[in-house]
Amino acid sequence: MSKIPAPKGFEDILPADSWKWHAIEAIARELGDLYHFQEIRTPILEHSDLFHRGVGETTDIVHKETFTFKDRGGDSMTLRPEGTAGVVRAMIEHNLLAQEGSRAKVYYLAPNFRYERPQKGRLRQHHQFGAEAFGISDPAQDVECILLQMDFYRRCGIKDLSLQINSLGDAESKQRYRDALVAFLKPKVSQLSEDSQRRLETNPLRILDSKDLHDQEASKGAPSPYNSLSEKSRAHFDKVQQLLTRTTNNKQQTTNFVVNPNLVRGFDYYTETLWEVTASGLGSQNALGGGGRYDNLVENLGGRPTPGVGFGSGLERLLIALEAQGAQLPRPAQPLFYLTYNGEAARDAQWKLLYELRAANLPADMDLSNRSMKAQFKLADRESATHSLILGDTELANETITLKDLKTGEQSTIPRAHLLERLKSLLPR
RNA sequence: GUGACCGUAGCUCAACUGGUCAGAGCACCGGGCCGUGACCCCGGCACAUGUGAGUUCAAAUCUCACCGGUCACCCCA
Repeated sequence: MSKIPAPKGFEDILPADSWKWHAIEAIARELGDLYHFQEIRTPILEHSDLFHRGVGETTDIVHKETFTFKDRGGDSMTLRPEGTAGVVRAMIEHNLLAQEGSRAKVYYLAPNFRYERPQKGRLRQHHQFGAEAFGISDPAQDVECILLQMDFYRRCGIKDLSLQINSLGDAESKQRYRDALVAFLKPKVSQLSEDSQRRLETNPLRILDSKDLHDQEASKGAPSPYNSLSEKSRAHFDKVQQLLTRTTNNKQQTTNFVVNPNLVRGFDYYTETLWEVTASGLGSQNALGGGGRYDNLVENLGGRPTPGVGFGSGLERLLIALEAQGAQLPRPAQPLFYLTYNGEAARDAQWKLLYELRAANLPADMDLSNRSMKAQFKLADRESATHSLILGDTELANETITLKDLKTGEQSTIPRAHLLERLKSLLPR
C-alpha cells in the first residue's frame, strides 16, 4: 500500500516536541491570568462572509489565501485565516458587547489556516496566541496589549526582540494618507517594481514595506502618515508612545520601540495604532506577531459600536526564534518510576503495584512484553525514567523492593510496607 | 500564484563521467552479563533509491509528469 502524507504545509507535533508546546502554552495562559484576560475558544470553521466582511474583501489573505469550500448544504465555509474575526463574531453573538460600556478581555491559543506556499516560518496551518480587549478606546488599552505580548516573548526566553509601532489613524486619516501617498508615487510609477505598480491601484500603503530596492528608493521622502493624522488620532498615537516610554516593569526597564512610518499591516480592519514585533533567527518571515486597534470592526460585524484592540502571535515562529537564539524553555523534571520484574510472579506483583503507584499520583510504567531484565533497564533508560523499582525472587521472599536511582546508580532495599511513603518523598518539593 | 535547489534505511550521509554501489555510522533487536541501563565487544533486522512513465543492453545516476521538502518572491504569524 502506498503511504498517505500529511497535506502540504500541515505539520505533526510529535511526542519528542510536544513538551515545548506545553511550555509556551503554559506561559501564555499564565500571562492571560496575570493580565486578567480570559480564554475564549471559537470554531475553526466560520461562514465565509465573516472574513469577507470582517477582515476585508481586498486583503490578500481573504482574497486568495483562504481554505474555502461549500458544505453539503451549499453554504460557503472558510477555515479561519486569523483569530480576531471569529472572536468578534462570538462576542456579538453571545451579547457580551451588547450594553453601553460593555468591555471584555479575552485570549486564545488556536490554529489558523492559510493557503500559501510554505517556507521557513510559514505553514498552511499555524498556531497563534492572541489577545483582544473590547470596550476601551483609551491608548492605555493599546499599551496593555503590547506589554502583554512583549512579556510573553520575554518569559519564553526571546532575547533579541524589536517592537515597531505606527499609526494610520481613523478612517478619514487613513484615506487622507492614502491619497497623499498615491499623489507622491504617481509621478514615479515607472521606477516602481511590477508588483508595486499594481499595488499603487489596489493597496498603495503596501509599497512602503516592499523588499524591492527600486520601491524603497522611490519611497524615499514619501509623506509620513503622521502628517495625515486627525487631531484625535495624533493625540492617541502620542499617548501610546508616552505610555510605552513611561511604563516600566519592576526591573525598571522601559519597553524599547521604534516608530516605523512604513509599517502597514495586512488587515483592512485596523485603525489607529499598529504594531509588529520581529526577532532574529526567523529568516525572511521575521515577524513574531503583530496587532493593532480596530475600532470599527465590531460595528461592521453587526454589533453595537465598540472599540477593540489586540494582537496575534505565531507560535511556530516563536519556537524557531527560540531555537535560533539558543533559549531554553522550562522543562519540569518529572519523576518516572519504571517497574522491572524477573519472572512470572514478579510480573503479576509489579502489575498490581503499577496501579497502586498511579492511584497515589506517582508516574509509573513497566514493560509488558516479558523482556529480559537487561532489556527492561534499557527501556527505562530510553523513557527517561528517574528510578526503577526492581522485583525478583529475593524481594518477593522478603517482601521488599529494590529502588534504584537511574542517574546515580545507587540501589537500596525498601520494605514493601514503606514503599509509597518513600517514593512520595522523591517527588519535587 | 512565481522562481531556484532538493528527495537513497527511523536519523545523518556515501556510491567517479549511467555498468557487482545499494553501503556506513547512529538508532533498533538479540547475545557477551548469572536479576541491572547509560561504556565496551559480537551478531542481526531494515532501504532495490518519493511516485509513475520514458530513453538505454544497463538508471539511484539521463528525460518528463506528479507528490513532497527547503529557501526566496508574493503575503503574513
